[in-house]
Amino acid sequence: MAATAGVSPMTVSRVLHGGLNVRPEKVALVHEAVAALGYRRNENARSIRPGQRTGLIGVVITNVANPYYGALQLGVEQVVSKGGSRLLVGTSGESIEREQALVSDFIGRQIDGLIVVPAGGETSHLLEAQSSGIPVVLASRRLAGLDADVVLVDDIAGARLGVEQLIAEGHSRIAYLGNLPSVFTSGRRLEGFRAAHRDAGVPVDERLICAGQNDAAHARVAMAALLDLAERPTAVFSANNRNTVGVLQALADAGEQTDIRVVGFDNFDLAQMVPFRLSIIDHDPTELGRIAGSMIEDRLNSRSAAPPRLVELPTRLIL
Amino acid sequence: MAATAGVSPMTVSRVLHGGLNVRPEKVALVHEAVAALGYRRNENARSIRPGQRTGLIGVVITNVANPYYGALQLGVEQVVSKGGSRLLVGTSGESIEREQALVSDFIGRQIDGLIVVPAGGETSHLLEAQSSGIPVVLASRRLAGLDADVVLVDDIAGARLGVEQLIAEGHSRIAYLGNLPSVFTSGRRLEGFRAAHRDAGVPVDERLICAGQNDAAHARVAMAALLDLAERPTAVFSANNRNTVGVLQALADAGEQTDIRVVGFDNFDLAQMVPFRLSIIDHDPTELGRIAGSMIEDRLNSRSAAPPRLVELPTRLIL
DNA sequence: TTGTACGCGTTATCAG
DNA sequence: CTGATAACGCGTACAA
Repeated sequence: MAATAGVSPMTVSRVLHGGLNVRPEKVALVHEAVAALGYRRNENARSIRPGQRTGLIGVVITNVANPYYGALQLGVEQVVSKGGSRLLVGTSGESIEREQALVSDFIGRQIDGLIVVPAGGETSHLLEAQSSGIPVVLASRRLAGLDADVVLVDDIAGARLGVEQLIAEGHSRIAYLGNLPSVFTSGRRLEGFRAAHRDAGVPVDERLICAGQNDAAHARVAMAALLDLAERPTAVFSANNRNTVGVLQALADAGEQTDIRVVGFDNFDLAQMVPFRLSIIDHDPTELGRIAGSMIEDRLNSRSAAPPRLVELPTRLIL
Repeated sequence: MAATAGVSPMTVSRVLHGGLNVRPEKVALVHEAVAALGYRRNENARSIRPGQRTGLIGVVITNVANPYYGALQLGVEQVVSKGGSRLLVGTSGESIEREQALVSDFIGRQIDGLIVVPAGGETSHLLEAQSSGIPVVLASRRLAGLDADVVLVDDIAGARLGVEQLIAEGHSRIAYLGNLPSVFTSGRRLEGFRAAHRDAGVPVDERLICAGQNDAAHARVAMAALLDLAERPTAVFSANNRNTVGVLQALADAGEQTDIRVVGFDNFDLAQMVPFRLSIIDHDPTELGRIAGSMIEDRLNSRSAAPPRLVELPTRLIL
């Protein structure tokens, strides 16, 4: 390349950095050679120099095909792409081993920052990232034993909002469907579910708590079982979009015009249109991604070690 | 690192590659130092050597928040992660400029392969990638003037399938809603729409063709306008999931039990549940992603320059 | 204004 | 079995 332009590599470098203190003729010469060869600076070579950033942000989510995580990824990109950073994205599928492998690999690729929706309680790999000087942001889920910025949906208040509505409507036998309580968001949403009952003095029937469905198919089965109970629930609180889909499928399966009331966490297209009495706890995953992205940028742009930040995004009830 | 282990960098390298031809004691020494320092090979430094791969696959899609592209991304990852490759993902938002910027950046990062859902007719940046020796795969949309592997949904046959069904049911005034025909998939789906009419000898009323809605909000407005026509359509063919959502919203807005029949391209959760007579042209975007990923792998694993491959994925009608 | 020397972290090659 | 050397592409520091 330098040869084609007839100058030294150093001059090429200078031109590509803005051409300060380079004779205009040589600038032109370099630009010609660049155009002729389709030359492009090797960003990887560039970044091996200590102190140089790669402009790579690692993003580890549990499932891109779930539109909520897709929206999250989009939000992160919107923010960090302004500064020219790119996204290295991996899907853990709720597997801690896979999450660890991804993080480990990302560290080796010298990412500038890491955004994770953690699959479990394991922190070792994230601590390792931090000790490599990589700022870590936890998105959607918090983790004990890790000093990192966190951005969450206000799950507890959201679940509370939904269940309070059901109780206000006169329901007292309310079922819960969600993922395992060990999954951070699910645990918190169940907590909000219980808190609303407690505050209203309504007892929780533990037989109506179905926690452990990670996809719509399992939720459908669980909901069908609830419908078979002698003492059916009169309302259902579903803790996430996958479970809501399963619940609605089971209601449709049941055929008879079930008058079961449903409140579901997470919005989705056409939620207002399903032929059941469904309300939604809505929130904004893209905004969550944007905040995660700007948390990373803030850490990168300030040398000072401010204490970890915690942001909880509001929810709203769509009747 | 080499210093901590008390060996040469070369020995470290050998151990990290499997430790062949290294005395066991030294292997242990290196492993200790690795554990102590949390040492990790710098993949970027590693890849500056000519002929070395980065293990990065560039993926440029139009919108991650659309679950179809999320699923596509997932499919790519499923395939290439087996070989240890990672995804560098960017969203073009249907902007050619942004697509070009992303591709250009990705080339600078020495990606091994590039998978693109092209936003427009521009090929220059993709030709540049190819001339850098990077295999390019077009996903979902084909591009004239580019010799690259392509994986598509069989849009024409799919649209035909849907419209044939409507005609078989006796409809002759069928509206079309979709994106601009200049968008590859939309053009093909409109083509299938017309072909089905032609074959059945049913004339197309051009006033019922609404091509240009890129999101649900615009589709909703367009559908509302169709409902206001003196001679209403009796059925609607919607060319993608965004338009289908808008169509259904407009039908719901209309309130009165509209007996308009709808067929929509692209499946979505709860499609069978909406309170309208809706059928779906279903296909598998994750599989599309998997095929795109394996096309890249095939190119990387074979030195020979086989002619470009074209795969069209089947669709099926869900009544 | 331009070029030389050196170093970043890694590995192929070859010498020992 | 092990290490020294060189080279990858780029940028800082310095020299000319």
